[in-house]
Amino acid sequence: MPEGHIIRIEADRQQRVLSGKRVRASSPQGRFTEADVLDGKTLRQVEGRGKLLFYHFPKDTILAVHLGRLGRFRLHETADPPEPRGAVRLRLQARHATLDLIAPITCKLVTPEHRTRELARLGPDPLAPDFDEPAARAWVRDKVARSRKPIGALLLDQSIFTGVGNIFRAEALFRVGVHPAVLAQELTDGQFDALWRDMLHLMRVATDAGHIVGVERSDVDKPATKLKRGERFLVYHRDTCRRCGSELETLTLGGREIQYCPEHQPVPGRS
DNA sequence: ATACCATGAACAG
DNA sequence: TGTTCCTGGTATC
Repeated sequence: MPEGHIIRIEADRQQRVLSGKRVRASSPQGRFTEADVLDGKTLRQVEGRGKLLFYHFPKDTILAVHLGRLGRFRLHETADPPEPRGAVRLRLQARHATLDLIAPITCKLVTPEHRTRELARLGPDPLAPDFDEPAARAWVRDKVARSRKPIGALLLDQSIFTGVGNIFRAEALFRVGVHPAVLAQELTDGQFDALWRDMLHLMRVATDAGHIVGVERSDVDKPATKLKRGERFLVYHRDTCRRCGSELETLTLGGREIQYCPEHQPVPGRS
């Protein structure tokens, strides 16, 4: 489910609804055995960064959550939540809202030092409240210029492009016309500039919309809000190019498949 | 670089 | 019932 926009949306919403509230903590599924440590404590802050979430409780008690590939939340904004449905790893229940966490790859208590180390592994998160765009841009530009990896692989590296996932990667590279196998260090300033700006744009749009939207108004005949999931993308998981009809090609980079258009994204070394 | 693995639910047929 | 799914850690050459 999640790239960085989902984490931003969830962190903000949960912070709004649950922070400052005393919570009952339980693991209806039973696999989070430390729920009792949190039970009865006040949730001070929900912190989201990249694809990580930290839940701060008093006395340096910190819950770390990573949704992984399958994880999701259900937030019931009611005083009378439904019975847990399915494999609810953790339920945090406040007086007027209840949060269910399902299928996270990580859900564990950590020390402040652990949190600090985890955060230190991340680059600047474009969706974080304290994002410093000029500084981040210069820092990432430098990393990209020094990397010998293909840009398609680098875009999934959370220590550089924090919060970017497989859809953002495919859509942004198509939108700026860069072949995913182009070596990062060979990107021109113009290409980096376009990619950087478009990635920020896509991430912000996704955060506002609640899902990633790769198409522009000119690509579709319906309002973006009416698009089904499969209609929102220009290349991700598609067979043909939305703009020229070409057969899309698929490459595995950074351990994941990416579709690209051979017409719009020229092979490196050719033009 | 690449394979394998762990986390469940939603949706199509 | 089968298939897909917006991840990343660990293990292996």
